[in-house]
Amino acid sequence: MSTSSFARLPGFRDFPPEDLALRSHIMEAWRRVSRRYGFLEYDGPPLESLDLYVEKSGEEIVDQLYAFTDKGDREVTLRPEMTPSLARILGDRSRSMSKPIRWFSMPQLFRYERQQRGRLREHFQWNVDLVGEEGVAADAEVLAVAIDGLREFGLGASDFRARVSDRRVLRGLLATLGVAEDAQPAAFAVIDKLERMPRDKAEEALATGTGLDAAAAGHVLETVSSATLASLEDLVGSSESGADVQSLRDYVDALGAMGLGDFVEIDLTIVRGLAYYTGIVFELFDRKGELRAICGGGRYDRLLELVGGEPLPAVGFGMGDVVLGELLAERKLVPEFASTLDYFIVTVSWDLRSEALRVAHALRDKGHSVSYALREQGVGKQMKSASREGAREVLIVGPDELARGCVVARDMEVGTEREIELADLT
RNA sequence: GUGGGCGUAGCUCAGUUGGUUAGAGCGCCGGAUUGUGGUUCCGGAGGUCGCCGGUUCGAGCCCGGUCGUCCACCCCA
Repeated sequence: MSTSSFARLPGFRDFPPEDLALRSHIMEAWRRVSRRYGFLEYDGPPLESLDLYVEKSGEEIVDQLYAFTDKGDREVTLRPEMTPSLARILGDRSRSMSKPIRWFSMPQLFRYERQQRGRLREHFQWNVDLVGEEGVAADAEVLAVAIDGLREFGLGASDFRARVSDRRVLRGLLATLGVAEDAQPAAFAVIDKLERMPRDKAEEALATGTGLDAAAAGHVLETVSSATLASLEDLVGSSESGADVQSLRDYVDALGAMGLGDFVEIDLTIVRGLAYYTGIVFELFDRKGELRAICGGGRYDRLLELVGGEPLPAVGFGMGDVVLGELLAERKLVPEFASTLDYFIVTVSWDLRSEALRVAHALRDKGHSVSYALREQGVGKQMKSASREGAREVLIVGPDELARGCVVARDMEVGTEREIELADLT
């Protein structure tokens, strides 16, 4: 409820300190993990030319752009995703950079759509991209970053899992099962919805979309949804998709070698909406399946070229702060918010204020956090403020101690007091 | 964009079949306490009951619209 006529726009968030604390907690963890893997941070403008997304991102995104015409008659949009900006930025400079390029960013992204749980009009998204390496070692490296990004918060294999697919393998499998080339987009659409649709409805949709009979459609769905590395090797291992299955095997093995095997599952029903993915794709989900995807990514070997840059293979992912925040809250992994202060200076009488200010500023110069009352107040009231502001220690400046060149230092947690020489503080 | 639930203090909520001046807890401010916080006690501020209109002698309560929020669909950054 908002009685103010200056209410927040729907789908946008304010970040008072207690909420900003969670956002910072998340972003600091992301940054630590990125750096642990040798990634460098970059950013771009929040407002981009509309052209950057049309035809490159897929219709779903373009339909929901936060777009408008600016005062210079330019068609612009708040950025809905970071990857096209990354492609443009690299387009200008990748030729002179050594490969592979390891870059990450934490942009605020925008989409114009009705808000719901885990889905606002704005969010912060951790983007990690590895550009210039086409082998699956790069894919494995990127998924490892995503997994470690969640492990950094204390989440484990019982909390989330990575579901991994490969569009080339899926295409090969569908071809083997008799789905015609031109019917594959329809088949992808049905497979994407498999989880949210009763099996008989899906069969029907697949049959009408591909021209297969009901039995064949049922067989396709069963084979796709139960696919494992072993079953894929049996079915398409000797076809032209055999190399792709072998890559997928190498990918899973690499993650296993890193000790992350428990997090990874082959699941060909993961399709992902974005049009530019070309190979292995993955999504991270909470194990209970209560929340939306926490993270999604994959390989996009064509995009840089499409945006007019050097043709470079690339793989990356995006992880949003909203769903992650919900998962952390549910697992009680959100650190409690508390303001803290090294010192609070209490003055027994207002005429000692200059001395208090001198002490306070000397401590601040040394890098300590210090606060004090800004107007004349009784000692009891000042103590109350000190407590509320989270002071670890209160320094009491009083005439008796001052005469001896001392102040009283009270430990606010334990309640013990001792005298400190003024000379030791300043 | 479609359909549905819910909007009472900063927060969580109560509010009788429609009836006088709308309440509680927590939080906030002040006091008990002019050299000592957390506990306790006392007091205070804070509401056009989301907004607009309708029905009625009378609306927080009923009706319509609208905005916000949540859920489902759509779809997923």
